[in-house]
Amino acid sequence: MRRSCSTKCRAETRRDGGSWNAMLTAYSRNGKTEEALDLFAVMIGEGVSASEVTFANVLASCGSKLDVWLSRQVHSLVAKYGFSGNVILESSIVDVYGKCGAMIDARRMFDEIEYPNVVSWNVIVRRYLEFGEGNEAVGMFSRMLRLNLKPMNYTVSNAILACSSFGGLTEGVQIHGFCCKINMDRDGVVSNTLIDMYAKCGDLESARTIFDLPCSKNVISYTSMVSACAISGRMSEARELFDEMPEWTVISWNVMLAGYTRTSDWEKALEFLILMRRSTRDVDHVTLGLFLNICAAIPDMNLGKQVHRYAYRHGFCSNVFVGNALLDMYGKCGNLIGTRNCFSTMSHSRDEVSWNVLLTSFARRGMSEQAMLVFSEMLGEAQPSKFTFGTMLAACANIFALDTGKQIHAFMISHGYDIDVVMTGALVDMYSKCRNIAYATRVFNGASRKDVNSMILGCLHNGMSGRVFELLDAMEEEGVRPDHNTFRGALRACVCNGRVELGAKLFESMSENYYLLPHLEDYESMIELYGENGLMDELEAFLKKLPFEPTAAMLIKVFDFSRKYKWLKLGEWAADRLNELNPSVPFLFQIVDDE
DNA sequence: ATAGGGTTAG
Repeated sequence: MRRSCSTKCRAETRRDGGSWNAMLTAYSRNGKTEEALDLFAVMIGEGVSASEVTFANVLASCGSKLDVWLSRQVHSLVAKYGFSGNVILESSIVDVYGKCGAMIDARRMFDEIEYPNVVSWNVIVRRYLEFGEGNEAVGMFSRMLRLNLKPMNYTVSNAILACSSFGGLTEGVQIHGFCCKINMDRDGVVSNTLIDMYAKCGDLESARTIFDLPCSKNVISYTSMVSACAISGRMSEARELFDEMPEWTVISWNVMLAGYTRTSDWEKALEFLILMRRSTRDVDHVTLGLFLNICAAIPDMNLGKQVHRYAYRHGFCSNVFVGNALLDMYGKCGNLIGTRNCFSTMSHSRDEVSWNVLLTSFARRGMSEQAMLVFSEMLGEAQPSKFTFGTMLAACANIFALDTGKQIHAFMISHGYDIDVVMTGALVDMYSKCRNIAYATRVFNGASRKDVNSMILGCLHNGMSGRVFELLDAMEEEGVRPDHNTFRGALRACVCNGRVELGAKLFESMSENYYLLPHLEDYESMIELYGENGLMDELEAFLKKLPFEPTAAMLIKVFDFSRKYKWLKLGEWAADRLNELNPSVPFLFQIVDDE
C-alpha cells in the first residue's frame, strides 16, 4: 500500500503539498484510515511540508482509529511543525484524545488552548459526556457561560444530555432557563433534548409542556415523549401518542415494545410485535433483543429458537446485545446446554454481561457448583461487577457455602466495590441462609441504606421471629415504606408469635394505607393466625369475606382447626368444599368420624 | 450532533 502511494505520487508532475493534501482528504473523507495514515507517513518521510489541512485530515483519521499512542505522536508533530496556537488543530487534538478515551490528555490539551472557540468548548463538553462524566461536562459548560460565550445549540444540547445522564434535574432546569433567556428554547435540537431530559429525570409534566408547544413536534420529539410515558409505565398514554405520530421509525416501534416488556405485559408485547411486523420490514438488533426477552419471560423456547434462527440468518448474532439476550432466553427456558453453546459461539463478542448471564442461568437452577466454576473462569477474562457478586452470593446461600460467601464479601470490601441496598440484601440473605445470623446482623446494622426485607426473612429463617417486630418499629420510626414482602414477612412473624391483633391490623393496613393487594400467602397467614390461636369466630368471619374461592390448602387448614376446636359447622363447610374438589374419593373429609 | 435494548432478588 505504501509503495503504491509513493509510485502514484512520484508520477505526478507537481508534488507540492496541495496534491498530497487532496489525496489525503480523499482517503480520510472516505473512511480510508489506514491509507490516509500511510500516505501521511510517506509525506513526512519525503519532507513534504505538512499544512493545517494535512493535520486536520490526519487527526480525523486518528479519531477513527482510536489509538492514543498514534494520537500522541501526531500531537507532537503538530507542535514540531509549528502549529501550536492553531485553535482548529488543537481542538481537533482534544477531540481525538477524547475519542480514544484519554480524557486526561484531552483536558490538558484543552487547558493549553489560549482562546478556545465555541467548537473547542463543544468538543470538550461532548467528550466528557461520552466518557460518562456528565458532571464534568456540565461543569465545563457552565465555565463557558461564565466567560460570556454564546454556545452553539449542539453544545447546549450536549450539556442537557449530560444532565439526563446523571439525573441532574436541577442543573437541567437551570440550562432550560438559560435557553429561554437567549431564545434557544425553540431550537429543534434543544427542545427535543429538553423533552428527553425532563422525561429521563422523571418530570413528565414538564416534558409534556415543551412537547405541546407549537412547532416542536417531529418524529424525534414524539419518540422521546412516547419513551417517557413507556419508561414510566404509562402505556395507554404512550400508545395514544404513538398512534398519532406522523411517521414511525424502528426506534419508535422499539420504544413501545420496551414499554410493554418493562411493564411485564407479555401478551400486549407480542400483539404489538405482530402489528410491527405487519406494518414495517424494519427490524434491528434492539427489536430482536426485546423479542428474546419476551420469549424468556413467557417462557417459550420454540419461539425463542425461531428468533435465534432469524437472528442467525440476518447476521444479528454477532451483536453482543442479541447474543446476551439469547443466552438469557435459553437460561430462563431451562436449556442450559443452549446457554453454554451460545456462550461458546460468542467467544469473540462476549462481555462481562455475557458472563453474568451465564452465572445467573446456573445459579437460578440451583446449580451453584457450576456457577462457582464459571466464576473462576470469568476472573481470567472479565471484571466482576455487583451483578456478579449478587448472583454468586445467592449461589453460596443455596449450597450453604459460608466460606466462599465470606471470601466474596471480603473481595468486595478490599477492592472497593460499592455495597448498595441490593448487595446488602444479598449479603444478609447469604449469611442468614448459612445460619450465621450474627454476621447478617452486622452487615445490616452497618449499612447506610438498609434492605429490611432480607433481614426480616433472615430472622424468620433463623427462628428469631421476635426480632421482626423490632425491625418493623425501626422502619416506621425512620419512615421507610414497607412493601409486599415486608408485609408477608411481618404476617409470618405474627403467626410464629401468636400476635393476632397486630396481624389483623397489619393485614388491614396493607390495602387501606399502602394500596397493596394481599397475595394468597398473606390470606394463608391470616387463616393460620386465627386458627392456631383458636379464634374461630374471627376465622369464620375472615373466610366469609374472602374475595376468591378458598384453595384446597386453605380448606384443609380450616378443616383441621375446626376439628381441633370442635367447631363443627365450619368444619362441615370446609369438608363439603373439599369433597367437591375431590369427587372421585367421596367423603374423604369428615368432621365427625363414623363410628 | 436530539429518540430505543441486556445481567443481581426474597
